Amino acid sequence: MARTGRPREFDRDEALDAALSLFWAQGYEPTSLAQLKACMGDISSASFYAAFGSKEALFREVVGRYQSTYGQVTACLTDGSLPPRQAIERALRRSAEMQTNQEHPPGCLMILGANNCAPENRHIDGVLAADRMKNRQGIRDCIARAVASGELSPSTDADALATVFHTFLMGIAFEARDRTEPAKLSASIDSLMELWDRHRA
Amino acid sequence: MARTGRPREFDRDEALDAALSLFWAQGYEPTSLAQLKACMGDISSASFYAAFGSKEALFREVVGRYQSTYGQVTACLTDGSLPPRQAIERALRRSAEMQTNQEHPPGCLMILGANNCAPENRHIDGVLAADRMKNRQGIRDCIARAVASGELSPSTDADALATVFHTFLMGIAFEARDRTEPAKLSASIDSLMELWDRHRA
DNA sequence: TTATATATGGATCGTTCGGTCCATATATCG
DNA sequence: CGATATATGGACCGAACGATCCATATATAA
Repeated sequence: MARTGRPREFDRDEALDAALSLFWAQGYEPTSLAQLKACMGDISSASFYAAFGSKEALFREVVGRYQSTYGQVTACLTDGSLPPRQAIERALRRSAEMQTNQEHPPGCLMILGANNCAPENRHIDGVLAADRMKNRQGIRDCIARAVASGELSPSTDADALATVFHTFLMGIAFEARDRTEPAKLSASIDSLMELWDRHRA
Repeated sequence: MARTGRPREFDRDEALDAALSLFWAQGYEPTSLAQLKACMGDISSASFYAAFGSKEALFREVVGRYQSTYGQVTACLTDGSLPPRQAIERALRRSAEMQTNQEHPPGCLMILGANNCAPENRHIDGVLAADRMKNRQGIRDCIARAVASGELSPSTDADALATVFHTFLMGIAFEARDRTEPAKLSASIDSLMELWDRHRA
């Protein structure tokens, strides 16, 4: 049984993707309803609110979409079947490649999306922060696994090493936005991964 | 010969510092004139514009003040009299300490200050980006010096290593904002600096 | 004292902000 | 055919935005 009522005249998914790009490029707060409605196919206020509820609700939906697509570049961190070193290296490489891909805005929505916020919008960063903490924990778990398995020396400061990788991962977002070439980032990941090898048992 | 006219009733320097804190905490765009005037001592619009010209002019002045104070933590990168390794380590340590200091907002104004911007304010990030590039170049020069002096192996990929340190330096800003403990950052710097030693000749 | 220069409080400007409302259009269901 | 449900264009809302203006206050200079 099909849905009753007048059908929507725009593609909701396409509109969501357009909003994703705009939020990605500008962040939450500076992105205005007028810009959103324009890039979503010149839809009216009524259509916008009927379909998405509010700017904040749209952003949350955008974040969910980002996480289930672009954000998957770090999913390897929680894939226990992957060797820990490979999981971390892959997360770094895929993040760098994804964030410098010219087909979408540079950088990472989870890191840059709600960075500058007035007090009343501070909570918007909450869902993004949760995502960042998941990555941090994923890196930590990888290192803990490697120490437990004997791959890394028992004297390894797992927390410190995890912070190195995670801080670097966050830095990638800004490098990407500052248009650092992908090749440079890739070479720097080569270099950083030597740190892992230095801690081998 | 003293200045003519009615004297200003607030301290311009104190007001500038207050504005610095607010911009640092919230970034350029989400910080409103109303907030600024309030934190600068409940000054009026007339007083604000007479003293500072515009929101953008104030921000530029704030950036200059930041650079000549807090921003000096990376000045060691361009101090040729410092051993290169020490210059980089010091820049990282001082940045981490400064950015996690509880006496002012967390993170780095140069990195986070104009991160989310609508198209018409995109240029605001220009002066900040120039500062970031100076740091990047400073790190590069340190490494080039170390290779030239024979401290680091001639086979060192200076560009890659410089990108590692710079990306990590940028990441510190996010870590600080996400309230990563200073001790963790410090330990991670210990760890990262081992990468330098690995490249010794 | 008078002229000049600057600062102040406070009203006000036009614009944009996120969001609501309503009459109308267009679909399905009975 | 209604009856019902949803979408649309577009007017409109109050609030906040950055910025300007003006009459008045208060300093120095002549």
